[in-house]
Amino acid sequence: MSNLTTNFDDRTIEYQQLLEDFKMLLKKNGLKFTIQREVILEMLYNSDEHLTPESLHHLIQEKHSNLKTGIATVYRTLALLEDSHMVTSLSFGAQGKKYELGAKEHHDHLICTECGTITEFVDEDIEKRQHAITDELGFQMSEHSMQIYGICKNCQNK
Amino acid sequence: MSNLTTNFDDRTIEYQQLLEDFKMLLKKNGLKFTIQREVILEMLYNSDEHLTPESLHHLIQEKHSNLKTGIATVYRTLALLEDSHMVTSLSFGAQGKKYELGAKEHHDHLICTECGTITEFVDEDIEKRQHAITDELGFQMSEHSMQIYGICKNCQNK
DNA sequence: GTCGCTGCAAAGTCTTTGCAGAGAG
DNA sequence: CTCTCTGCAAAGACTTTGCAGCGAC
Repeated sequence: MSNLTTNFDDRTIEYQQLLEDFKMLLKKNGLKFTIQREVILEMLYNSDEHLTPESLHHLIQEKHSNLKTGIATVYRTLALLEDSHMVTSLSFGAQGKKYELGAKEHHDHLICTECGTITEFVDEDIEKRQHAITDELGFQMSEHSMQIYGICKNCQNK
Repeated sequence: MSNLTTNFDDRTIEYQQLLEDFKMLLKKNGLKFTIQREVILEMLYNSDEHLTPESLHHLIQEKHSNLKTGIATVYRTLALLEDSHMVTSLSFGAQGKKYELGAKEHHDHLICTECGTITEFVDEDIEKRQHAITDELGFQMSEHSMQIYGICKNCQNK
C-alpha cells in the first residue's frame, strides 16, 4: 500500500495537500493566509475528535500557547471553512455544533448518548438508497447526514 | 379504509388518544394538566410544519389570544414532551431547534437549502440497514435521524 | 390547602459584530 | 502601502432560571 522509499508518510502528504487547497481557496477569494488560519486547519487535521469551537480554541491555546488566538477568530475561520466545504458541522440536541474536516470520506455517525462518543461508519446500501430517493423526487441533493443515537457497547457494560 | 358511519374522523380520534397519553404521563409523574400544556400539544398536533419554540409561541398567541402564554412555558413544555419522547427535535446548521410530534410515524427529512421546506420520507431499506449496522457493532439504538440537504424541485424551477 | 405551574424579568450560553491596531500581499 | 485579519469587548440570539402569585387536584 505505501511506498517503501518515501520519508513522508501518507498522513503528512495529505496535510500538505490540504494546506495547498486552503491557500488556493484563500487566494482565489482575495483572502489572506494567516498563522491563525493555518493553526486552526492543523488542529482540525490532527484531531480525531469532532471539535466544538470552544474545544478547538482550548486546543490551540494549549498547543500554541505563544500565539494569542481569540475565540472570535475560531468562529470566523470555521464559518469560512464550512462555506468552502472544507469542514462539515454536526448539530446535536444540545446547544452548539461540532466540526470535522470535510476532506475525510463521507460517513455517517453513531452517537452515544451516555458518553458522547461519536463513531463513524459508511454503508454503501444506504448511500445508494439515498440517491435513489432523491432522484425519484426530483430533489437535487447537495449533502446529507445521518445520526444514530443510542448507547455504545462500552457504556452498556458499565 | 375509513368507517362510513362514524362522525369522528380518524384525525380527531388520534388527537383524543394523544391527549389521554399526555394526561396519563402527567399523572404518573405527579405533574399537572394545565391549559398551556394542552394548547401546546394541540398546536403541535395541528401543525404540519416543524415548529421552533418561537414559531410555536407565535401560533399560540394568534390562535389563543385570550390566553397569555410565556415563551418560557413553551420551552419548559417542549423539554417535558421531548423527555417523554412525545415530541422529537431536529437541529440544523442554523441555531435553534425545530420540534415535531413524535407520535407520527418515524421518518427522515429532505431539507431544501433554498426555501427551507422540509419534506418527510421513509424508506424501509434504509431502516433495515440501520438496524443491521447497530446490531453488528453492539450499539443499542434508541433513535436515529437522517437529513438530506439540497434543492427541491420547486426551487430548481425558479 | 398543598404543591406544582406560570409569566415576567433577569441571568446564562453560545455566537456574531464593531472597531482600532497588526500584518499579509 | 492597501486592505484584510485579529483580539477584545460589547452586542445579539436563543434558552434557562428564580421568584411570587395563580391554579390544578
